[in-house]
Amino acid sequence: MKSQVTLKELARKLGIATSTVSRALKDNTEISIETRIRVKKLATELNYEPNALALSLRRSKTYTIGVILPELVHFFFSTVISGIEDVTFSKEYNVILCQSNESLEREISNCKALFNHRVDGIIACISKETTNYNHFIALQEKGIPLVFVDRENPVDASKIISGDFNGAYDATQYLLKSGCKRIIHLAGPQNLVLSQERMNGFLKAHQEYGIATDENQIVRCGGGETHEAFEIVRNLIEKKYLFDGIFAVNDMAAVGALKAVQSAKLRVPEDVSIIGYSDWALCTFISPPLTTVQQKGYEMGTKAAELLLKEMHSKDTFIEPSIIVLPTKLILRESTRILIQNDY
Amino acid sequence: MKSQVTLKELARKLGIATSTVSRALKDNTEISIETRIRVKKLATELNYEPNALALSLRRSKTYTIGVILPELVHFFFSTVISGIEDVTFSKEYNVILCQSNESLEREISNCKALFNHRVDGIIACISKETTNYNHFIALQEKGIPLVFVDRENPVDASKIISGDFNGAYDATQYLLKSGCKRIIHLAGPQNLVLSQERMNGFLKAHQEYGIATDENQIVRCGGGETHEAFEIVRNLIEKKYLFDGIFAVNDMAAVGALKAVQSAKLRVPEDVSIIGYSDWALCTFISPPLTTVQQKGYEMGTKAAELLLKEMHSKDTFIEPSIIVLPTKLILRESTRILIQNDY
DNA sequence: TATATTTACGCAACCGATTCCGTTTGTACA
DNA sequence: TGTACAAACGGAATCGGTTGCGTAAATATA
Repeated sequence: MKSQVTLKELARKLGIATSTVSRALKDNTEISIETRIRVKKLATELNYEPNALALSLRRSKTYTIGVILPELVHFFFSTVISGIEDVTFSKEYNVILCQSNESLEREISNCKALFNHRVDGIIACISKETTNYNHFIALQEKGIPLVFVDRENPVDASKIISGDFNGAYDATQYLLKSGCKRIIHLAGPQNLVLSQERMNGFLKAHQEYGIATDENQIVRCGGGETHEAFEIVRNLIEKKYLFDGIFAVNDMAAVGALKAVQSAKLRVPEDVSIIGYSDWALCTFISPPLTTVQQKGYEMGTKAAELLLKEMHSKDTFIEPSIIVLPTKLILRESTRILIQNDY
Repeated sequence: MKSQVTLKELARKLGIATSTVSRALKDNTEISIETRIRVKKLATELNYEPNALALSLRRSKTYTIGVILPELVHFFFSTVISGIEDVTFSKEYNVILCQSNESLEREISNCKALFNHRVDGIIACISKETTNYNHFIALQEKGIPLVFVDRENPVDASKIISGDFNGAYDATQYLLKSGCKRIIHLAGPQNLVLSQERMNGFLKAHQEYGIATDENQIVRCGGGETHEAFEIVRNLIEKKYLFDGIFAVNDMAAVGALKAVQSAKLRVPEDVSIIGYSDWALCTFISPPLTTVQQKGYEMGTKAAELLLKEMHSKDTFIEPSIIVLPTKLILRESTRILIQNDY
């Protein structure tokens, strides 16, 4: 690193005090116009840029927020971070981004690093491994505003969650309304709240429709990967277990199910309707295009950032946590039958 | 923010000097064992964590690197950042991540913010808009090590680039070897070097094979989106413009081409072979699965981070920039005919 | 002309750590 | 008993800024 251009440097070159330089640069009227001009001229000449570290230390405020997400390679999370960035950028905040890689150990390490950097606030989504929340509670105790996104958890903090229950409810309701008599739910890992919520929405829709369900309609689908769903659905078909609709916990599983159904010479959606969850890009590339539940990752990011900034700027020491449930949207494509929409 | 636990705080509580506390925490032998134990005990009790800002200011080193990428929502870039993070995390470096959103203005702003935070080094991929490089040159002049990834540019700095030329060459060669007589290239925006390189690789393969090409084989495909490619290829077919192979500038365009070919009742790969570029997830979801050129984003990230760290730790003031070209890999799937592989 | 007020700037403390140089106290040696 | 030396710790400068307060010189007012 070459010698930095500092206030002291400017002051020395001009033969005045650093405090004068500092004030001159901010157009303080206590400094004469001539001096201000001289200072600014030299500052631009030498390309002076204030040291953000020194500023942060002095102000005890970094204008930086920390973000901890499981994995950026997932489209959903990358839209969340885009939302966060767009809000913070416009407010002149910086973002330090950490990936936990779904590892609790790394998540704890991330929390520590962000605290050590004295970020003004943190937005986090817990990893799949996280069952202990002490590292987040420790942050709160140190007075750092905290907002969670997407995955629910028991920490008493503000949260922006996606309406998994409602999304699943809507999807299932659509299947029922469009004539499905027996729907299979490919369920996700039960330690994730979102899996439970989507299952509950599935059950609730049946209940409200007065249609009984039995446990055979809920099929655990491991991690919800394509190949897992493929095997499971092919198995069901081979065993002559009948169904005319599938609601999958995510799009990957839905694609696996779709392939299994097609490989058994059944038609989609004529014989079996299929709905996924998340609206990943792949939905429009497969044939037929997949009906799915859209989660608004970008909105989740913007809302989380706005909420965090609000809490950071609040004068109150105690803030009542807010829980915001973002609505989902059913995206109708060709893997489901058309429903004449009157009340939908 | 509640009152922070600082060295001064510890010193006050113990009735000793801050310098003693500082030394005790690092097991300096000039401090008596008893004092060291007392200090450490209180530090863990109060959950003391050193202020990274103060440390950075003191040391003139932040243990932080800055990363500027166009858009994280693209799978490729999200793998790049994963590679960077995995390397830096293991070396106890932090990452400040910025998205330029393909905007030059935002890229300039990002550079400034990263400099103001006095990051120890920067990894960047230029935006599509970038034609002026002064903001990067300014960073270099301030002595900040800089490594570029993916997109080529004229700045005299280290770069990790993907072998677009070779990737395109390999893909085209495969098409020719597997019997294609007339191949169309769906070309990308010509202001991007990668588009030019992929086109040049396409041409070079023909040349080495002794097969003449004419300008009608190169079809500009706008931004390389699916719908653009679809329209273009459908148009070619309607005009009875014959071809039996397509090499697309990216997977999106390849998918559009594939759909157009299929909608014209032509078979893939029997009538037309198709190869894309990037190996996005969608390649395996479409039917038939798409042969494509794999770019190693993760490796690009790790290599860039390793190179940057090496340059950061170098004692020399001047470092000869290194240009690393990462090999690509042709991933054979079912959108191309099978080639008996003897020399390939 | 003496006093009050304004103008324009400098001094020094502060943010939270590190580290170079003392200084005090105790012990060893002659 | 006087000197040398080590052990154990404190003081103060430093990193690069901001800011409250003090003050000299210039101007205004009585």
